[in-house]
Amino acid sequence: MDIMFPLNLNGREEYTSSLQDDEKRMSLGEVDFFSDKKRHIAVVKMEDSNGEATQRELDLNTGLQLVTANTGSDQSMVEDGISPDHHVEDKLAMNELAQLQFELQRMNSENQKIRGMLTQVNNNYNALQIQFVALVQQEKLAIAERKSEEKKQENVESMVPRQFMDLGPAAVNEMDELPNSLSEEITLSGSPHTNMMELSRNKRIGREESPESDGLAPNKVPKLNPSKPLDQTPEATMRKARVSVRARSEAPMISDGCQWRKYGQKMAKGNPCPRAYYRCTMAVGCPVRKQVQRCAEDREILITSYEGTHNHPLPPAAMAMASATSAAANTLLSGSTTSTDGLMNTTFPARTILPFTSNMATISASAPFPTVTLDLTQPTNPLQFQRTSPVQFQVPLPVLPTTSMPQVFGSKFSGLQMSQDIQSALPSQAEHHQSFTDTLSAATAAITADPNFTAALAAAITSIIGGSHPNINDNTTNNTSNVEASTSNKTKSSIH
DNA sequence: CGATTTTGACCCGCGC
DNA sequence: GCGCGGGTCAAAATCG
Repeated sequence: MDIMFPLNLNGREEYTSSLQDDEKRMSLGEVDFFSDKKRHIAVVKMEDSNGEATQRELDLNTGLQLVTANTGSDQSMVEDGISPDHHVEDKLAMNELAQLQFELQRMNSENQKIRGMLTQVNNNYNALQIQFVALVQQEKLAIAERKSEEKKQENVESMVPRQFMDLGPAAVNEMDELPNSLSEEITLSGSPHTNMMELSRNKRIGREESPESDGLAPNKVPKLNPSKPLDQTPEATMRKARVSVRARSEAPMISDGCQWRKYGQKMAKGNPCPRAYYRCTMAVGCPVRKQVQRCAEDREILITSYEGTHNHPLPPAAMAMASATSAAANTLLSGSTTSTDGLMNTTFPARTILPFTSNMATISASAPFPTVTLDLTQPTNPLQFQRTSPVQFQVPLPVLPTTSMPQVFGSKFSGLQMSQDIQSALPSQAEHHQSFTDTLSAATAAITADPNFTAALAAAITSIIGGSHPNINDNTTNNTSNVEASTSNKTKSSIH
């Protein structure tokens, strides 16, 4: 499956082609504000409407032109009939005025068009950021895993027996989130430990799909459906993992290309900002949900948590985010089936930095779901923009298919955070004005500066760079409800 | 008028 | 058993 990267790098090309169109329209007296060269052409041709190559220097000061035209018009009123030459001048002035008004309208519409393009580029930029972080994170974890494997082989006798004997409560919780294959084994083996969240979901799903089930006895016992058909779907599996994206954004919601409908809002404990609940509305029955909440410590940081997998084709603009989050969730879930659970030392405190990953990953056993956190909030380190090679990155990037993402997590992580060097390579959303090529260059700089990055990542990046063109033609609307604004006045906390 | 948001109620798991 | 907190529902309100 080839998923093309939705990044609208050809936005520049689209614009170029539109410039070519504009050039054709220039003969009609149109103005292009965005190219000095063309602008000059526009100036000349704009004055050419009467077939006279007068070439007066207007310098595109629209306001000035309007004043000039109006002045001429006023003069004509005062000096009406004085000279036939004045009539000609008046006509010229009126003509000019009409032209300029038309110009103004055209420029307005063009402004809107460009604004739309800018938004699109922003969206794609965000999506690529996330995609890149996910990819880099996985690669770094692969390295960490390899290192730990080596260490494990050194201490294999002492490590292995501890892995499953020291399972504390946190680890037991982690076991709850085992993927189907493993949790099924547990169920079949008669373990009394049941996944309560799963039961809850089953009940909810049952209620959604068969309303008559509401009529069950009040003390209905959650049935342990042995077949668990719903939970065996990938969607059910994916819903156990969360991908959380931290981004600095003034906007109420980061743009991910999907359509969302808000279905709830609650005050969460320990955070004055409300948490909003959204579900994907791009297809009926899509299980994907997301939560949006501002960070309590820094209100500029928007935390978006995704849960589930889309059951419908995604527009290109949504593909990057979806595949990135899906890959991260996949990585998270599939990791537990690998043989590297030894990484999950059960004596982890609530938030421990893995020794082998330095500041790359943290583990939070307190999270109810295994959660991958992609942190895009760190400010850009300007030193990492020293080397720029924009041409290298002006080719579009293909989306790596989810299945091609390396499944390298060694254990179930709750709360991964990116290493500082990666974070610093990724500009915050507040820096959207930064050119996309600079961003990629910075990311490349970070890669080259980090000795831990392997040839695998380099190959991945290379393959990305060498991808084919995406076809951006979608303009999916994004939910723009303002969590903060809508709640600051109206929301009554549901907290009892 | 359909889609979306708001918001109080409800359900459920969990801890005490 | 009770209360708390997270998550969801669904009727009413609002929006485009």
